Amino acid sequence: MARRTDTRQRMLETAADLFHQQGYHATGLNQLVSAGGAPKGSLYFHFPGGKEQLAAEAVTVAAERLNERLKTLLAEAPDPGTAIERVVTALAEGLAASGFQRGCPIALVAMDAGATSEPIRGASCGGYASWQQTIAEYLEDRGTEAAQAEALSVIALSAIEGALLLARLNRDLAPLHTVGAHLRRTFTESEPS
Amino acid sequence: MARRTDTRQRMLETAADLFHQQGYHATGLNQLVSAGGAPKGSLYFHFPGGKEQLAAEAVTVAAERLNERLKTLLAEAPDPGTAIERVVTALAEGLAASGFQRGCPIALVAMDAGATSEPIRGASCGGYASWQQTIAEYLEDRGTEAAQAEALSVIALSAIEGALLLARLNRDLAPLHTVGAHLRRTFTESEPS
Amino acid sequence: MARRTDTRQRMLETAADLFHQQGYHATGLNQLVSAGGAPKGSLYFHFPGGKEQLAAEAVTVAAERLNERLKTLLAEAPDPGTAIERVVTALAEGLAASGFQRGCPIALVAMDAGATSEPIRGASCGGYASWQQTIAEYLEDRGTEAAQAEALSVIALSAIEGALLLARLNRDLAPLHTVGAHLRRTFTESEPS
Amino acid sequence: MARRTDTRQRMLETAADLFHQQGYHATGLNQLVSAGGAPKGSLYFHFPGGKEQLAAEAVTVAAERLNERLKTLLAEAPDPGTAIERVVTALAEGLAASGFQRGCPIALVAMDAGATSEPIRGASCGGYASWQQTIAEYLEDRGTEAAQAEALSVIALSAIEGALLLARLNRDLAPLHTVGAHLRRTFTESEPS
DNA sequence: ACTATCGGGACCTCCCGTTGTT
DNA sequence: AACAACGGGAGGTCCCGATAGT
Repeated sequence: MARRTDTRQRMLETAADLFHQQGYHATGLNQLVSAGGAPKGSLYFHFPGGKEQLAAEAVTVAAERLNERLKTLLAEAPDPGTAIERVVTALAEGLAASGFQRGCPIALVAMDAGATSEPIRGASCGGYASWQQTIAEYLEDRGTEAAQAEALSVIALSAIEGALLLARLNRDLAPLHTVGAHLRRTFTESEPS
Repeated sequence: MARRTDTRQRMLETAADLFHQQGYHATGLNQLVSAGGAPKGSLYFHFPGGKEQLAAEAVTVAAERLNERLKTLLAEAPDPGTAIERVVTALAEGLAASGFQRGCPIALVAMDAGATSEPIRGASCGGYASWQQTIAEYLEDRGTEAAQAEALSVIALSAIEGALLLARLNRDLAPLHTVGAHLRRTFTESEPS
Repeated sequence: MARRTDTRQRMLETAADLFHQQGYHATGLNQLVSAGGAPKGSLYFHFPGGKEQLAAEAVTVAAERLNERLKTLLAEAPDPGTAIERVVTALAEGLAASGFQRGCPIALVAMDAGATSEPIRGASCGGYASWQQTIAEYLEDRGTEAAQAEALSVIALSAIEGALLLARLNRDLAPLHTVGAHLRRTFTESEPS
Repeated sequence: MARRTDTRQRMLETAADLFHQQGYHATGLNQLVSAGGAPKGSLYFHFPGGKEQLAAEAVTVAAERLNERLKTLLAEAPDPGTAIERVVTALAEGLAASGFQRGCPIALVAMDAGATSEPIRGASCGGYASWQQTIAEYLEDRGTEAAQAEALSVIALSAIEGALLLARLNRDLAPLHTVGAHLRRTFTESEPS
């Protein structure tokens, strides 16, 4: 019975990776099953909802993983400005390391399937919300007022997502660096004295 | 034969609209020709490069259109802070008016085909670059230093793109408003005295 | 699951037959699946290489079948002259029986796809080589010197292929009869005493 | 009015060349018009019967050209054995010179369209008949009995066509050489004393 | 719990022929 | 005579989902 979890998990990993790079419609089921080494028939055993369910769960998994990393990164930083900049730097490194293939782990799927599929839209919204909340809670824990923390986290998330998009497309980290510096400044200035 | 321009143009319009909403891979050629009332056989006459060329040109067209709107919006505003906020507001209105279908006119295509197709990547990069330059030039004309103008335009573009993504996905304009207010503040503060 | 072999085999039979009559480019995949009552979706399961692979394998199958017939025909004949003439006669009968549709089972495919597709060229070359070798070995077994046997087999193969082409086109068996008589004489004369 | 003939002629040349190499179904109309530099619309002015008529006429043209060459080659040879071998050699040189692309100028079209299209079948039959008659008449002129001349010419034509097919496919002139030597012997032996 | 096979539809491409204009 | 533009259909490919058999 342990294998069930294994196969399912492996499929999810593969799916998360491929959707991350190619998006929903550009990723074929055959590619998913061949890349994952898993048999095709098994897919519909573990994911009766088919590709859609697989994508939704993959988004959730990917989002949770990044959320963990976010929490660690924030917790280890000496101050909010440094914290947010380190997050941006880490994402920039990941992007460059993948040859500018892997930007935001869920943005691609969210954009090209989120408008069509409710499960995927739900999972994507949930992912973004979790990241935003992580940042907001970090700021609140450091004394920032709730409304301010919420606004700042939305700004940070938006700017990072946009910069990731631009950097991936241009194959140039510059937008991330610019945005990273800006967010550091913004977070530092709004820190409670 | 004046019709050449007509048909080509009509196809481009339809393509720009559908790619805008659905992205590259989710949009079928059959949908394009039926939606546009265009002759299918002519598609490869006008666009020998097929779907790829059509998408690349549609991206260019859509980018130019938004660029014009951007210029007008900026020129008519009393100050940079108001200018950038009006841009965000206009985009928010467009998004809401389309039932949260139409976000950034090129982001979807850029994301799911930009990594695969060089022509599309080129067109998308060009589009983003033109918008950024429009904003940067606007700031420079108002006395902002070149380096600062460039940085601010990149920040604005990133934040807007990200907020558009989040707003479309969440079906909620809040991120755009938050980002709009933030950009107004940022642009106002960095204005030369 | 015994059906795998069945369906694959059935597809191959149908393909061999249609390619035999119409050649490669004139035979559509739709025709293949409808003529064979085969499931279209399965085609790319059994032949991932598509039409090209299907044609190459069909050529191999058809060549092997004729090779068996060749061997039988040769073995049952009293002398080489009679043997080769019986081969020609058998082919002539097959041609006439099909209403002058089915000439050489692989010539058509070999000619119109062999120059373009390596797999098909390979299969066709292999087929012809097997037939030639069958004749050469038959002659060697009857005491003909190796070099002579090789030359005679090439001559026979060439003349038969050419006569088949002419007979099919003219819808007249005369060329085959003329060539059959000629080959009988040639084979008889070169027999070792 | 002179241009009419020019354009028509040019189209025919191009068509003859492409059909020679690729056959009927593998040659597209677009390829024909682009290779010939002629406008597509004009094709249907000069050849109202479309691709079929074009192919039929191209076959006729190509057949006539080879027939002329055949006559010259035969006339210039000292004896029938040498004559027929020179024909084979000339064809072998042409095949090798084209990188094993161009075998018999009409065989490909004859095989893959001759069974379907009456005009093409007619033109092909006519071409083959003219070549055969040229050889037969040559032999008769040298004193060979009519029936014998006819048989020999059919044998020669068949063997050459078959050898051309094999040589083109194998990318090896050996079959042509073997057949050439055989035909020399056959023609020499049957010469009237 | 897993696999091989099926099934039909939609993908993008490009086909061949025709039309109306110059 | 030439030619741009049209038009619908079929080309081969591959998609996603389902099923029958372990």
